[in-house]
Amino acid sequence: MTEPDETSMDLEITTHARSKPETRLWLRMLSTTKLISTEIRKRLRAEFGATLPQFDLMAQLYREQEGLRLGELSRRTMVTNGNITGLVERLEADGLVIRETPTDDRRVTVAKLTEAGMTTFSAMAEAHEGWLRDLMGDVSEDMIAALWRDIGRVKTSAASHLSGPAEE
Amino acid sequence: MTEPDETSMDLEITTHARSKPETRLWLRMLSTTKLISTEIRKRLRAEFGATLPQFDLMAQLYREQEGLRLGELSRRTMVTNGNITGLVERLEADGLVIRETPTDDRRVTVAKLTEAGMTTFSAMAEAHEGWLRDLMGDVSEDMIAALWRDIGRVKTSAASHLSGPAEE
DNA sequence: CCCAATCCTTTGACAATTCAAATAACGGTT
DNA sequence: AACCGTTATTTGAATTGTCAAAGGATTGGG
Repeated sequence: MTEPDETSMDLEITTHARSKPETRLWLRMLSTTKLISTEIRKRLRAEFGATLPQFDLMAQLYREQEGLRLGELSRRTMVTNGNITGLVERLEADGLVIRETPTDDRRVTVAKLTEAGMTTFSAMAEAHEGWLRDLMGDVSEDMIAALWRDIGRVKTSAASHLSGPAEE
Repeated sequence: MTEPDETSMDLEITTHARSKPETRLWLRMLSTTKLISTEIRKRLRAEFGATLPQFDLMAQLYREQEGLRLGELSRRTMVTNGNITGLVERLEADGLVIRETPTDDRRVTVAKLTEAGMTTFSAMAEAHEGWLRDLMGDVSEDMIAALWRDIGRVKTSAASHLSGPAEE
């Protein structure tokens, strides 16, 4: 066997319901996002030969066609700095991204999509959108809207209770 | 800087609202779970020197004190087979888990928690539950229950639209 | 003008991840 | 008992991930 059997995974405590509601919700969020991202990763790979982090990174660059500094990319993708370096290197090797250093601040590296990168990304983005509609096909529009709203609350709550610094 | 700035990440398309509702929801789910799991990983590391996958794996073993076969662990944790091997190896090196091969089927490896593993895990689990209550502190109980229910719908929908085999 | 903070990126060590291919053991059929 | 298909785990190559430390470049204060 080459991968976990998605239908019977049990991150969630199905047999014992003894966890607290927050924990129960968390386990369900985790298993759901894992399920969906595994599927999307699989399709991205099969149809475009791309990885999910590459797709995420390109999505950010597509929205800022003049390019982004690597640190900015790191922030937006929630990927650590060190990781961005290699990610961009590989995309550059594939001809989808170029790196350049502006003359006025030579500490900086700006990454931007090439023409090929833009073309490739827009095809991927369209497919991606369709996959999600497919995967969420049995969920009503109302429920999707409600989830979007309520998950926003969770995110806000979590963001304001982080241990690290970075709040003001 | 050593990590992304959690408060200003932008996996979500905050500026353009042009994405379809399913995509919008997906991006929000992703950024929220990433935000929370980064925080939990950080705390696990700081307070227990453990990683998140290790915690997940131990959680499964804690629920089945007689131990689990590696393939079963793979299914439950949604971690690929190849990955389980190394994960268990490292936990065994730390004395938290032992591996044994039953005599009646020597293809099989069963992993189970050691005494130390059980003690360690229960401390981690308790802390983990508290962290989640903390992080979700601003979300009402009703909303948590509703989210749990509705995310269940999303999960069921996604599970029944997977491309791979594994359905019947 | 220089020195010391500060900012941005890269590097290095290691863990987690996937996938595919290899290895090993079982089980039934002949 | 030798073979075959199946099942269980490991291995190997490549990517992604974190973290900490190091590197280079800029800026501001003395």
